[in-house]
Parts: sequence; structure tokens; C-alpha cells
Amino acid sequence: MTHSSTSRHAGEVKAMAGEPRWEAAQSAIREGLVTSARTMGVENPQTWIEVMEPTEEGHGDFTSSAAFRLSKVLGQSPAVIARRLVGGWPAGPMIERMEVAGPGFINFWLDRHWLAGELTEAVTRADTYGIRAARGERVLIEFVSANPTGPLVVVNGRAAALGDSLARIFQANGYAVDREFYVNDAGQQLQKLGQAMAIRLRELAGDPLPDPWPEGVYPGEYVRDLAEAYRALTPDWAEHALDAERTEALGAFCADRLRRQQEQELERFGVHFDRWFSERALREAGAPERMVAELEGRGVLYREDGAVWFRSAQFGDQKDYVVVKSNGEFTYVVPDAAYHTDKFERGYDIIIDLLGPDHHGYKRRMQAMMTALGLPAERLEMQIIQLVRLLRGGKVVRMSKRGGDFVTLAELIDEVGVDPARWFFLERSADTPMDFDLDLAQMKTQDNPVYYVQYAGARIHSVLRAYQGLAANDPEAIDPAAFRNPLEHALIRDVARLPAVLRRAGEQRAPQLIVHYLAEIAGHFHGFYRQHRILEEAPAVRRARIELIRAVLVVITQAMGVIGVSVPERM
RNA sequence: GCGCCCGUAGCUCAGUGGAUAGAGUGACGGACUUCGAAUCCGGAGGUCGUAGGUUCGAAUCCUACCGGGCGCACCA
Repeated sequence: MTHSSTSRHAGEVKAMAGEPRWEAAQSAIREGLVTSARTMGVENPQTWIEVMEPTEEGHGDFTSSAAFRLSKVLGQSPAVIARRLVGGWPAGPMIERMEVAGPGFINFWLDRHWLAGELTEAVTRADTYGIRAARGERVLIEFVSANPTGPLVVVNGRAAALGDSLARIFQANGYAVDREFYVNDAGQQLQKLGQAMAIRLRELAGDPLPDPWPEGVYPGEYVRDLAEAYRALTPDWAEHALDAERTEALGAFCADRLRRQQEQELERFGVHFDRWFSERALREAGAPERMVAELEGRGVLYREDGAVWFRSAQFGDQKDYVVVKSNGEFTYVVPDAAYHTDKFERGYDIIIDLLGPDHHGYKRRMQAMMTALGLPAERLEMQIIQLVRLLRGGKVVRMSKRGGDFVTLAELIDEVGVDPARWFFLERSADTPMDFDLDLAQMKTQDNPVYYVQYAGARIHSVLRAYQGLAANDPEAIDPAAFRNPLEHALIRDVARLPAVLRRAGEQRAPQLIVHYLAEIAGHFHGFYRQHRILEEAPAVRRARIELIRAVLVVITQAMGVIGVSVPERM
């Protein structure tokens, strides 16, 4: 299985030249309406006029409700205004017809012959179709950032799929993107991990396990594997287990191993991080101290009950909170704020954090801190990823950390595979809790939308293989008049829409739009395929249909590329 | 109690302030002498949680309430 776009990085992406026809048409329609409105005496018409893709098929390729808004300004009925807007329209090559419909909507149908030119555009550009020119803006996406205290779990997979896909979408839109993982390899976590390690080492030395198990210490069996690794590497391992001074070092050993294990699992999932940002390094460089001094200098701290508080309530948070505990330790927000400051200092235009579902209060707090520090907090976007429940046989799979319950990302990938896992995670928007149906994800039938799309790709590959022997007899030029039926037109439209879909998915940070687009285009293709022949037609029709399915394959491959799902040539 | 997110077809979910709210799935009926049936074609299914408000127009924005998820530490 190949992920053709996995290795693609922003620097290597070549942009498409010239504006895509779909968006060119949308701009032209908007400009035409604006010009019309101006001649009708409307001031600043661009503020009133919107051109959108209608939800319903019978309403054209684009629609505008400008007449309704303008009726306020002009004091005429929407229907009258719509007719005036459309009258005297300079008929260009791109628009086939327009109509005033209902109480005042204006609907536009693009010229099919003109739009069909986009097919050849897609076929020749292939893996640069839909990709924008570099725009000189940089995006940082931080995601997963799981604690290095155990293997990745299922919800980390959801974050991984979303973050990586968002990154790919931004890249397609011409941004330079960095993927970053923040490693919480410091503080209390390391102590607890070190304690768990000491217990496991003593277990290897023949001591009984403590009873009861100490509060907060990781009980997971994976620590035993790490203890065995440590034993193999360290002659004095048995003494280290008893040395309280070494607890943190033991924890660091584990954290390092677990971090690398997480990295491997993520690579297997098709997700590569450009930077693993260490909290420990941040602390060792004195960043938390500098952060507190900076806040102090800005006069936003005060002392109470032996602790140091931040006046977050002045910056939009619900209440003030502690930054330095009475025992002198920093609370976790201090290194986190230092980390975010570092992100700003690195000069990113957009900074995105994908956070776990236990971070609802965090968002406002971090925003308050950035504001207090005089940083442009609006550039920092924090998106909460909601929980994932696993279903098997229609029932919720319990995900307790004990025993052999199904909890890790690795197990999920083993069971359903990378492609269905990524697809299912991306199918739903991030801010709503999701159910992951294990049975459905494994079905290799029409029930499973992943295979539905992949099957479309495989069918096209199959036809193209069969076409190789016939190609010599066909004309080189495409005759757009050969496209006569609705499903062909729908597919031409789908191909032409890809750049706009990618743009919108980026603007809305919504990979699920890509998933829905793919399901739609696959549906159109399967319908077309069952209804019409390709190879048995006369040369001109055959040639046109070959161009069509090649273009469809291009957009399927491109769209699957940005969600990180493969398009196998055979299934 | 406070905050964030969510209530849309039996189920899982889309939906950019616009027209008659859409897919998939489930159940039922049909379609391979064919380039791949992992496919296609049918009809059925709705007080968009409730009540107000803003608007020419609300599933979408505002307010209140009802129901659900998750947060609200000198934890991370």
C-alpha cells in the first residue's frame, strides 16, 4: 500500500498555473453582478453580493441571493431587481445560461464545453492539480502531544488523522506547514513513571509487587518491557531500582523509549512530525523562570496564600489562577505559555493546537496569557478533539487501561487498517464525540465508504489498462460535444470543483468536507460506469470518456492524498 | 452552580442566513452473455430538542428552558 502524498512536503509542491475554471467562473459572476448593481446606482455593491454553490441540484452551478439584500437599498422587489441585474449581462464563454427563479434568486449554469476544458487541465497537471502557488505564509499545527507515559490510544489517532490532514490541506493551499508534537517529558509525570519503573525492576529482581499499588503510578504492563530493556543495558540495574535519586532518570529513560515508540506508531499511521518539542529542554533552558519574570514585569501577577497568581480574569478568563505554587513549583501553564510564546517568536502566521477533550478550560486560559503578554492571541487557534467510543457488535467497547481491553492506536490499526481508520476519524467534524464502528470499518462491501471510493479508483485503473491497446486508433483532441448525459456533466463539475473544495476545507479547517466530496464523486462515477460503456463506443466518444475518467482518477487521488488514504490500482 | 461542545429520518451523521432540509445505513423490490456486482436502479421514512426574538428569509444568529457529553485543583 502506498501513500503517494505522504512524502510530499510544502517545498516540493508545484503549484497549478492559471486560475481554476470553477473559481474563475464564480469570480466572473460576482464581478458581473457587482458591475450591474453599480450601474443601478448601488454604492459599494461588493458588500451586498454573494455568489454561492446552491445546495440543490436544480438551482444551477452557482446562485446568488443578492436581489433580496439589495431590495432594502433600492426599495424594489427582489424579483424586479434580479431581472435588472441579469439584463445587459455581457455573455462570456463560461456561462451557458442564467435565470431568475422563485421570488428573486439568480441561478447560473456554466457552459459545459468550456468547463470540460478543466478535464485536460486535471489530466496534464495530475499531482499538482488543485495545488496552489506558495503564498509565503507559515502554519504551525501542534497535535497528538500525548504524554510519553504509555502507548498512544484511540483518541490520539483521531487527533493524528485530523492534524495531519489539516496540514496536508494547508500545504495544498500554498502554506508552508510544520507539524509539531509537544513532549511532556518533565515534571511530575517523569517522577511517576520512574516510580513505576523502579517497581518493575524490583519485580524482575524477584520482589513482590506492592499492595496496594501506589496512588498515581502507572500500572501498565508495558513498563515491564521497558524494565527488561533497562536490565539488558545497565549492569547496576538492580541497585538503580532502589536509589530514590535515580527515579527521575529512570522516568526519563522510559519517556524517551515511549516517545520513540509513539513516533513509530504515528509513522505507521502515515503521520510524520517535523519537530518533537521537549518540555524538559524548555525547562532546562530556564524558559519558565523568564516567563514568570516577564509576566511580573507586566504587572499581571500578585501574591496570595504563599502562591503567585495571574490576573487572568482581567484578560477574559473566568477566574485568576496560580502560576507558582507555594512550594515554589510552576503550574503546568507556565511552561505551556513559554512554549506558545516560542511558537509566536518563530514567526508563524497561523498557530493551531489540537487539544484533547479534557482541555475545555485551557483554551481561554492560554488565550488570556497570550493577550497579557502582548502577543496576537487571535492567531492562536485551539480546537478541541472530542472523545471516541468504539463499537463492536453494536455495543460500546470498554476502554479501561487494565487488562487486555482494546485501547491503543496500534491495536486499532492492526484490526481495521490504516485507510479505514483515517477515513472514519475524518468523516465527522472534530468537535463532536464520535462512535467508531469496528465492524463497519472492516467490511469490504458497499457498506464501507472507504472501499466505495477506492473501488472507483480501481475500476478506473482497470479500464485504463484495457484501453492501452486501443488508444492508437483514437483522436488526440477531446470533443466536448461528446459529453451528453447528466452523469458525465456531474463528473465534469466534480473535477472542476476540487480546487474550491480544497480551499474551503482549509478555510474552515474541515477535512470532513474532503471526505464528503469523495463520497459524492465516487457515487457519480459508479452510476456513470454502470449506465454507460466506455471502450465500446465510437472513437470520439471513447476518447472523451477516457479523458473524463482519467480526470476523475486525478481528483480522487488528490483528495485521498490530503486525507492520507491510499488509492490502490487493484483491490 | 459556572464554562465549552452537541440535540437534524429507526440508527450514524452532512448541511456557507436563502428556494421543496440531504447522504449513508437498516428493511423491502429489481439489475451481470458486458470495460471489475466491493457496483447500480427503485419507492418509503422529518414538530431540524422546546418556546420566544432578530430578519424579506432561520436547522444556521440572539435569549430562556429541556436533554446529553466534557471540563471547571497550589493535577497535567
